[in-house]
Amino acid sequence: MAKNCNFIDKLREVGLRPTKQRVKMCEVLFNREKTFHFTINDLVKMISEQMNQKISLATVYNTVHAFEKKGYLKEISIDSHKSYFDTNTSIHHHFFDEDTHELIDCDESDIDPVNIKKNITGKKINSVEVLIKVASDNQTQK
Amino acid sequence: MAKNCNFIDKLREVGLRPTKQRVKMCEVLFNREKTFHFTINDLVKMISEQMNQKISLATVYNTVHAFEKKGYLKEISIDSHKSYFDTNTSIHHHFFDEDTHELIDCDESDIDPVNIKKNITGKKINSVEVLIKVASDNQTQK
DNA sequence: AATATACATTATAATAGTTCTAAACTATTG
DNA sequence: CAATAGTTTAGAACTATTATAATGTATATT
Repeated sequence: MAKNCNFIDKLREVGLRPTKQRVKMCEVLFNREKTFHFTINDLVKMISEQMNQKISLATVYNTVHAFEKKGYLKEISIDSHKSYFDTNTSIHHHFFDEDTHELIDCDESDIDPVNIKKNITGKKINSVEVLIKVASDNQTQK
Repeated sequence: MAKNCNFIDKLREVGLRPTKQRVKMCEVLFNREKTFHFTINDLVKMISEQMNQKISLATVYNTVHAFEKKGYLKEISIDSHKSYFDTNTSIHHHFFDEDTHELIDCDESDIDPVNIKKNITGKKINSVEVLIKVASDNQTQK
């Protein structure tokens, strides 16, 4: 599979050893059309289904964090109860569906650029991200 | 103390029994000039310092959640490792200082209104909030 | 290709934050 | 002032995450 070689090279490029587990995780995470959001638990399930061997929970945590540090993944804090990760590592906005707890990327064209007029003195702005909470039209909000 | 009577009435208004603990928490949380942000742990410490009696951790959790449900407090998800709460319950934006992990309210005048051009079909927008991550000017970002 | 070394993976233990439980307590109602 | 419905409490339980220490594996060196 040519794609695996790609992942091996990509891992090497950022200084991560291409172990079986890491390559498998790359396949699961990046070998797809669209970026997506997941929790560690989601990921463990997905990997277990796709691999014949089981993978250790600790490995998934370690590897996700390794990927995050190297810019392959981005952590999203929406819900304080669990960590979401995003394979879209660019600065971008989200819709959060309060009915389904689903996180949806916002197209750049869906929102006008945000204009910050005044910043904290002595600080540099690293990111500006918008979270739009939505819910069913007929339902009362939480 | 006249202010306590206020809190007793306010608790009653929303259907919460004005117990000793709840009134004390109101004093700690709302008897101040400016709104502020806290974690449950912060709050337990503050209450323990101000009361001669100790308060149960479970009570603080219960009461914070009761207050949240009644619109006295608002939960803020910035850091997936702990829950922050805000005594400013309006929809508003935040600066998050990545150096100190401090959460700072953004004045309405500091930011232009955010314009959402396209929403998820069949959903209603409940809130639009901006998070501006800042860090020391000279420091590299995480 | 065999070997040494540094890094990874694993199962499990430990920790931190939060929620649950059930008994004791207290504010409210009649 | 007794009944009752809701509250507080300590501690157990639970969940997500991180640490540990032994085993395994990728890589560089021979």
